[in-house]
Amino acid sequence: MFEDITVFLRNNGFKATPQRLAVYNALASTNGHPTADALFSALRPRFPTMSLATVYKALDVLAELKLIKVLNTGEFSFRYDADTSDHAHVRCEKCGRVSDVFSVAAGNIADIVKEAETETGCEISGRQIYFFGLCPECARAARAGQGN
Amino acid sequence: MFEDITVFLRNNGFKATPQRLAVYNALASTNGHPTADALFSALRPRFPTMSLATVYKALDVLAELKLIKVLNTGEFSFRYDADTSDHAHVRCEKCGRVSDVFSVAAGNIADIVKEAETETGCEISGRQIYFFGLCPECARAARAGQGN
DNA sequence: TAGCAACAGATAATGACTATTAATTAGTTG
DNA sequence: CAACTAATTAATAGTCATTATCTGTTGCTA
Repeated sequence: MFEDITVFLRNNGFKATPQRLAVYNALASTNGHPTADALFSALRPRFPTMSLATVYKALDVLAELKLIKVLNTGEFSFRYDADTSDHAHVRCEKCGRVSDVFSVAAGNIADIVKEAETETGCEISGRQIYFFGLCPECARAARAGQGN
Repeated sequence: MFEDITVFLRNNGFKATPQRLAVYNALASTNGHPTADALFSALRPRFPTMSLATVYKALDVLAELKLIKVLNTGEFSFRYDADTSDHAHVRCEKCGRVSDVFSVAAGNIADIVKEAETETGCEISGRQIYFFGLCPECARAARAGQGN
């Protein structure tokens, strides 16, 4: 987590604009995994003049500097995550919520990656691991609904 | 692999149209992982009247019947795979090729899934595992180009 | 084989994202 | 701290993948 994104942006040749800081802060202050449009909607009250294109461009810059991560959980749109630590994600197929899975990280999948490299001959440098299912709430609701 | 998709479609209340069979056969006879548009282009010579929308609709039906799998490798478009066996994928970040990784399947990731369920409280029913890197050819080219 | 629901084909629409352009502004310099 | 300049914003039009609509056609059941 970078305390001073302002300095970090400048050191990398980018201007520290209020819009970029706002996008980063909005993303960093949620434990959800919003889409660009969700961020845009969330920021609109405080930044009524901001354009959706600006949100996309800010996210591009932040992703390029590896301040955020881009998620592609199989929906039509991308999601973003300000937590760049090594972790996986679960998406609830009922309510659509995306949660973090910190127990799945480099440590316990190193041998799997190694096997994949051996099999394919590829040089693997990245990975994305997504799980799908029901979040605790939706799972409970499903059980109750089924009359169990 | 189903020998007779025709019967399978009918048994599930779908009509076995030439277009659907053509889409399935085109997908089953390639070891690549084409997009809808790539399939459309491949089919066009033999089915000049077929529409892109038909390809999408055929893929929808096939996916619903679990005759094919939908891949989302982080590109803007989806890819499709007629091999519904349990496996992962690698995408080469240079040439874009998507290859199978059969060594990563249910067997050797069961404990990881279990950990994820314990941590999140979710009921996990599916997963998608993608690797990114360089395929053997592009890796070799990269090494050569670097003057190594 | 008649008949109808399902389907294909054509095309318009949608939604996520990107390019363009003119006006604005961040951040350096005097 | 005012002026300058290149980067950035806002607005908008455009692109691309995918989906909806609508009409004529066809698979397949009775």
